[in-house]
Amino acid sequence: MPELPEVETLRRDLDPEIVGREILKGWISENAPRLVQGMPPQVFLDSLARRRFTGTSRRGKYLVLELDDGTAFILHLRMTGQLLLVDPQSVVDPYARARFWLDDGRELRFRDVRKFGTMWHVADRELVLHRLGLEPLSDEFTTAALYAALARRAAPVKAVLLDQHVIAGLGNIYVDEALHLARVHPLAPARDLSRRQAGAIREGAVRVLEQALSNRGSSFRDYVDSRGRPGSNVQHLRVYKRTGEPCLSCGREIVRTLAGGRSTHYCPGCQRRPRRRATRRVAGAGV
DNA sequence: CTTATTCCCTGATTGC
DNA sequence: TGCAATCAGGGAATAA
Repeated sequence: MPELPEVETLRRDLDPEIVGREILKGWISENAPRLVQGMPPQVFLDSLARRRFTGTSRRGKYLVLELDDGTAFILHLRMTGQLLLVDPQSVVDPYARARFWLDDGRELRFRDVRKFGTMWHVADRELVLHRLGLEPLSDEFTTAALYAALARRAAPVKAVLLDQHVIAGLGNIYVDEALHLARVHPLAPARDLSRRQAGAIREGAVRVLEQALSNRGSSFRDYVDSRGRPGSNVQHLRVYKRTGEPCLSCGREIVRTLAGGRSTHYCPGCQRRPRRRATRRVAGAGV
C-alpha cells in the first residue's frame, strides 16, 4: 500500500528520468472506467499529448507531475497502483490500465490490480489537493498543530491520524508504527492525549517516515518502484503485521485489533490503554 | 461541524 | 481437495 514514503521514493526516482521528456501519446484501458477523474478519458489523453514534464512534486500520497503549460498531471496509486518506466516492448499484462509513450522511446505505464487508482489533469492542482492536512515532513507539522488537531476529535487517535484532512500521507502501516514509537494506544480518544503525547506522536511519525524513505518503502504485495523493485522497509517494521510476535522493546506479544475500521497492531505492554479520564462530577455542578 | 457506514475492486485467505 | 464466503484497505460518498 503506497503511503508517503513509497510515493516520495517513486517521485525521486522518476524526476530525473521524465523531466524534459514529452508525452507523445497515451492510452487508457476501456476496463478502467474510474481511472480518469473529471473528464472523459479521450479528452484527458488529447490534453496530455505533446505536453512536456517540467518537474515533479508530492502532496500527501498524491504524485504531481508538472507540465510545460503550467497544468498538472496528478496520480493517486491507492491500494495497488504502480507507475512503471518501461520499454514499450515489455509484456502488457491484463492489469495495465494506462500507457504514455515518451519521446525518448520509453513508456510510463500505470498498472493497478484493483482499479482504485485515479488520475487527473488540472490547470489548478488545488482543485485536487485543497482538502489535505499537514504535510508531515514539512515545517508546518509541529507539535502545537498536531495537538490542536487531536484536541478537537473524540475518535480513536488512530482514526484521526489516518484522516488525510488532518495529516496527509500517513496510512495504516506508518500510523501503527508511529503510535508504537510514541507509546500511545491506538484506541485512545484523540482529545484525551497530552501535549507531550502529541509531541511523541509527531516525532514517531517523522522518524518512521524517514526510515521508510531511506529503505525505499515497505512492500507487502503490490508496491514496487518505477523499475519494478520492492522496498526493504518491511524488515524494519516494529508492529505492523507482526501479530503474535514479540515486541522489540519489551517482548510482549504484538496484538491485532480494529480501529477506525482498519486492522491495527500494537504492543499491549508499551502502549497502555489509557485509563478513562476520571470523569468526576464536580459537586453541585449538576447538568 | 463530527462520526459511522457503505462502496469500489479482485487476489489471497479462511471456512466448511 | 474444492468451492464459496470473507478479508484487505484509501478515500469518497452517504447517512445520521
